Amino acid sequence: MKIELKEIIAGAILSCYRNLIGNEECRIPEHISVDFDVPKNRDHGDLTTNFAMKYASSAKKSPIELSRMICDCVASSGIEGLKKIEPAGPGFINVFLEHEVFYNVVLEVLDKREKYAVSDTCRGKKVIIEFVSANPTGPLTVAHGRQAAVGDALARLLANSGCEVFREYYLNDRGRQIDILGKSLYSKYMKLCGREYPFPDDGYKGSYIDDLAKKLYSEKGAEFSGISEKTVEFMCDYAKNNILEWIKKDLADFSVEFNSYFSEKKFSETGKVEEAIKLLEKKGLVYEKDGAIWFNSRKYGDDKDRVMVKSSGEWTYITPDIAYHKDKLDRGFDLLIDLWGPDHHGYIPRMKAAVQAMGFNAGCLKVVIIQLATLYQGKNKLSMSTRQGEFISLREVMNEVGVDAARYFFLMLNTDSHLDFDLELAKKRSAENPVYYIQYTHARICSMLEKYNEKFGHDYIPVVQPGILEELTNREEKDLIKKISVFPSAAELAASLLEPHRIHVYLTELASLFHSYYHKDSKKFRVIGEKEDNITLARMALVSAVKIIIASGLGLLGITAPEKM
RNA sequence: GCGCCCGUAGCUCAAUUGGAUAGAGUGUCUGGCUACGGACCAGAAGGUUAGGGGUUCAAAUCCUCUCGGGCGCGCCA
Repeated sequence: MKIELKEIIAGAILSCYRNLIGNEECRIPEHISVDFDVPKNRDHGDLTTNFAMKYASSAKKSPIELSRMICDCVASSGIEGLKKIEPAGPGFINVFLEHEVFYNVVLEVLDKREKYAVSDTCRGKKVIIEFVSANPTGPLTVAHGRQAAVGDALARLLANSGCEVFREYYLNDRGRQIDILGKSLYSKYMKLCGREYPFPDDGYKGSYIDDLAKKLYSEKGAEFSGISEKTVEFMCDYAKNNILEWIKKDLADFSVEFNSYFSEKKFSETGKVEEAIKLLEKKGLVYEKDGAIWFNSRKYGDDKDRVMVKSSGEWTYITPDIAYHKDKLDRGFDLLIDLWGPDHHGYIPRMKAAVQAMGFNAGCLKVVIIQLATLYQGKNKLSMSTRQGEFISLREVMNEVGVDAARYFFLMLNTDSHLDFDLELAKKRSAENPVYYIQYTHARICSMLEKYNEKFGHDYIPVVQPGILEELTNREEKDLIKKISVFPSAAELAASLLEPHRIHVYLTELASLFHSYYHKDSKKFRVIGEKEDNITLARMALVSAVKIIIASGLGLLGITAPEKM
């Protein structure tokens, strides 16, 4: 839809409204706006607004009366491209547009191609999105896979809206879990050397620890079979470095690239964590109690205060993380987006409190909770525990169902819905995964382009002479164009709500309209005609536009648009 | 006990953030290419949107209570 026209009509409605009630002693609400929807029912026009119902009371008129008056007024102002504007139902204002308005959509798509939906609503805003951030204590699981897919898609969507986007992985590479990891490896390794080292009570039991031990032994023999603090440190480094390499490889193969891996260990050595504590101290937001240092997070809405420094002198988990968030803001990012698992949702108020306490707006931090992907094998729920070594790795899922299908599966659902991922089903019926429905559309259109070449001896060139598109007179064609025209706002909405699944919903609708059009009565609707006439050229322009939108939409999700399948 | 999320067709999920007749896929049933890709299409059946109450022109959506499910509530990470 030509945005300009939409705004012109909205402007006309507003000025009519003002004129109508201006003379009377009515209160015009401070913020009034005209919001258009695209109605589901085509009898309700091309655009519709609830404006009259929303502001009827302030105009002291009935919604029906107001809608009628506004329609009369706007109709008389002679807007080019506006065919009809009429009141309907309880007070809707329905807008019908001239056909040429729709043809222009096709021209615009063919002209801008994959940039059709690019907007600048977010121009100049620096956004950092932190996601996956799995501890380097084991391979990535399916839960991480969902986060990786969602985070990457969000980054793409925000970039499409004009934001400057930075992807970061917060690497929890120090602390207790790493220590346990190192000792787990140490124990397994010592066994290979024919010696003993106690396996930690809550050690990591996955077979990958055995693999690492074997690898170490084959590389270094019994070189580290002594028992010392230094050796423990070596084991920690060896294990986490190797595991991090696996993680990076998995992510790369999953088409997820990070701008940086932010090492908590290195960060903790910069003194910035102490600085953050001092900053809060200076503001009088920390206090000492029972030998520990507490953050007065209740002041900013948390339900209890939090310990930052234990009586042992160690930091708690949140302390470096608070400093890390300050660091992100200090690096000049306007918006911090964190993707967390549901087990961390209780953590939101304290981090928001910390952001505010350090002098930033709470709105700077947006936390998206990604509900778990629960794995099923048939009807059996698989318990997932990295430490117990019971998990299905992202790698396995990728290998079984393919990257595109796996990513799409993760992105189809609203992130705050649980995802039931039945492995058997996903493996066995991968060809029925909805992603193929979308990709098939693209492949089919590519095939039509090939057919065109075969028939007329040259490629279809999407340069459209004025007037040719007037051949697109069928209702089905208009519906397709209308759907194409809302792609930019669908992308916009998905970005602003941080909900990539909306792209899936949109693409499914578009693909469905296309397939339906394709299968219509073949004499009337055949795209490639006998001759290279205007109808053929017009329809080729239309399906080319569909192809571009499908590829762009899949691109926003980080999924390929194959030419053949 | 308190907090957050969820509850929509047999199953898995949507629903343009409060809009007009709640939609797809899957499963079941019936049809459709000598033509541009049948990984597709057309049609049927399937609903008291967990339940009660409230707010208004309008509620799956907002408020409230009840029931049911998930997850949190540490000087763990």
